[in-house]
Amino acid sequence: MSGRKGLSKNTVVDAAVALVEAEGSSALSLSRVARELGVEPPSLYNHVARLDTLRREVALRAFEDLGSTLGRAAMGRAGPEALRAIAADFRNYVRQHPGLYEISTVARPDDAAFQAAARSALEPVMAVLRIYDLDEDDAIHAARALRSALHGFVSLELAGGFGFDVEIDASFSWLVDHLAGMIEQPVARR
Amino acid sequence: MSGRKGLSKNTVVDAAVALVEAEGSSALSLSRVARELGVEPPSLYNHVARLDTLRREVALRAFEDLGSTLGRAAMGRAGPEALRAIAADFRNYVRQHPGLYEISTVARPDDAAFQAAARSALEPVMAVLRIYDLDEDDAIHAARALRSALHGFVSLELAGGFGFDVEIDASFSWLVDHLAGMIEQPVARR
DNA sequence: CATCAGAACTAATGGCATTAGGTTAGGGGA
DNA sequence: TCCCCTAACCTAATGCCATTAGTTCTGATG
Repeated sequence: MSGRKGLSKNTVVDAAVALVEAEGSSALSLSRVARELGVEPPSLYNHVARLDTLRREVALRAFEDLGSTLGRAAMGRAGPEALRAIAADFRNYVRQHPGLYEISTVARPDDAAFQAAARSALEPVMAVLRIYDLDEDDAIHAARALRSALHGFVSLELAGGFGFDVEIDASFSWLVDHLAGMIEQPVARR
Repeated sequence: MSGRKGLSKNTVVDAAVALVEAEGSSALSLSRVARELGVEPPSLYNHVARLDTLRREVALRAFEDLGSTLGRAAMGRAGPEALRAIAADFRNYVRQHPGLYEISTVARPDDAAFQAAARSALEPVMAVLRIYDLDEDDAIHAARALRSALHGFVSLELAGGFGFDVEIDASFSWLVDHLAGMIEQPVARR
């Protein structure tokens, strides 16, 4: 009655990614993925350990995806121009893949590999900073500030936290321009 | 066999808040709250419409709580000093109530009352900005930038996104100081 | 004291994750 | 070519959860 379906970890993750893209991160369940693949839910355990590891796999895909997007944006640019290009592409990515971004932001405190993947997705952002020739501490602080501001902005936007005003594009430009200025300011006043 | 337990919407929300504080936002379930209150799960439907509305109530509590915390921090201060105090208390609040903060950040796109509550919690932050006497557009942009940076920072910190370095306090100070500088810079270079 | 709203109950449904254990297909070795 | 054994799939079962329907009983109100 069954017949091999030829699934693999990759096929399963593919289906999960597609589901998240189409219906958001909360739609991801083993039952749902199984249904999509024409298989009974327990069969998936041959390919993923449990639901949470599938979520993790999906998040890792998101990091890869985001990382290569940002890498492309950085190519051939430097300084504030590169920063603006990367920031814009980051925001666009999140708006085009809200489910993937959301699932990649769930807290995974002691998962070092996951953290590393997250960091590597943002490597292009960090690369831009290196050009500014900051001292080591400032570089770390600036990197965190940049990540914070960009992540915070897109998260709030995604959550509808800015209301439905039209000005949001302008606010983002303002933010990015001021971030660029901020980085060049080695010492804060006071 | 039963006896009135004298529950009310408030008691239920109280129990939910306590649960979230103790075990995080993912521990919140009607079953769990019912158990805590010595009641069967369906009884809760006399006081809350469904699980999601309970989550919403808990989030609203978090906003009130955060708002009054920030209000206290702002009292008697102005300018960069007020900003630093508010930012510090904001971060402390989130670190002391991670579950509450987390549950208050789930997206509720078309819930206007919820958005309003969120905004009003951040009213003290906005008040600080008014002192800087920015023109209207700049004020909006600066407010959003401030919210983004602070929210982004604490979210990433909560998610373990900064690794376990000790430097995080310094990074936060750096961020806040530079934000203060950024606000005073009415026009971005370039 | 009688009534009635509503607070709590039990019973039931259906979705979900997950485990245990059985069956069979199909690739690798003889 | 045939066999065999691994692993991919299955069914059955457990236990958690949210939610609805319908029932009971209590305590405040007249």
